[in-house]
Amino acid sequence: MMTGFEPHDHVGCIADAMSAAEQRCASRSLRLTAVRRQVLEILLQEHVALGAYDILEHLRLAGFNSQPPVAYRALDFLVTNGFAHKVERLNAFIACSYPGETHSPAFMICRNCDVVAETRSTPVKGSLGAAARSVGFRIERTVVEAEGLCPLCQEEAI
Amino acid sequence: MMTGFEPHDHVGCIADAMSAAEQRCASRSLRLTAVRRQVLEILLQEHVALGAYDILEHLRLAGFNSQPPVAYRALDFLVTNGFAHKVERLNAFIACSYPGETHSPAFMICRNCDVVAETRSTPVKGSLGAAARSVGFRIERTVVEAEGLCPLCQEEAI
DNA sequence: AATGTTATGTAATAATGTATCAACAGGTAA
DNA sequence: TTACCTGTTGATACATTATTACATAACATT
Repeated sequence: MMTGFEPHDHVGCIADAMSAAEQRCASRSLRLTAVRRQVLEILLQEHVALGAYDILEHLRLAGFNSQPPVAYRALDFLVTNGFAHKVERLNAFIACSYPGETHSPAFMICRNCDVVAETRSTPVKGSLGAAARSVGFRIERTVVEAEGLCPLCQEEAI
Repeated sequence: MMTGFEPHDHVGCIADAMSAAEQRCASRSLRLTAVRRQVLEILLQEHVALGAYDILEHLRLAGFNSQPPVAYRALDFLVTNGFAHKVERLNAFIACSYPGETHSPAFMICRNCDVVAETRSTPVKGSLGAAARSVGFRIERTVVEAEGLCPLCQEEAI
């Protein structure tokens, strides 16, 4: 199991993330309900980008007999409150690797094995930000995603 | 009618783009068939991001009785050969504003009026490129999209 | 308890995207 | 010319992703 392209202590990472989420919800009086908690756990468990219907399957395995809107609403809650992101390129969702820190996420997506690694980006500082300023566009949110080959798949490709 | 957020000579811009496309296809022995030409014209005409099914409607108005795969194939051809881009955030397509110049496109998307402006970006030079190098990820393609308010919609919002 | 607000359950359907295969047109080589 | 190869199109069906609509339930405040 990996975060990004590096192995790590996954069980601990889930536990940490869940308790951090609980605290953050408590302090902001957000309701981390059963479905939302379960979806976040699923995302943390899998640690890859999951489609809404993947989530639904996992929810059913966990005893929830849920229809599509349930997954989309839970995902919307998690995304809105910074616990997860949507990877637009994949129409899929992934747990945030930097929860609690306000940031513009950027993703590296391996086209071969579908692993997704998150990093923080500063798109407003670069050429995009300059272009936006020059035409008077006010940036509210950015999607930055790189598609390519992860280190492991580069080796295989040789 | 606008390119990006600026008004311009639209009829001339379409004519130029079409003849440029014809030349480019000829010189690379790509076949700019009837459907492909029509789709490119539609994208240039509208000059906003169009979904595949919007394209299909336009195709039908133009006398093509086309099914979804026709639109997707034509769009795929145009994207692959640099005549159009996919805007991932919108699951939609737009004519390229810099055809002929190899580039990483970036888009500014107004969340109010849906206008899309293209600019060139250099994502590999910024924080994303640095992150990729540090973990050994090989970037092949980037998606850079900013969502926000265009100049006109900012005024309206006052 | 009454009320307003937020969250969930459920069915149906819309919107987006693919797989498959037969038919056809254009080149190319025997 | 004929035969063949390749790429493109036409058409049907299907798969995936996302939303609408409406009813119900849970929670918070008074």
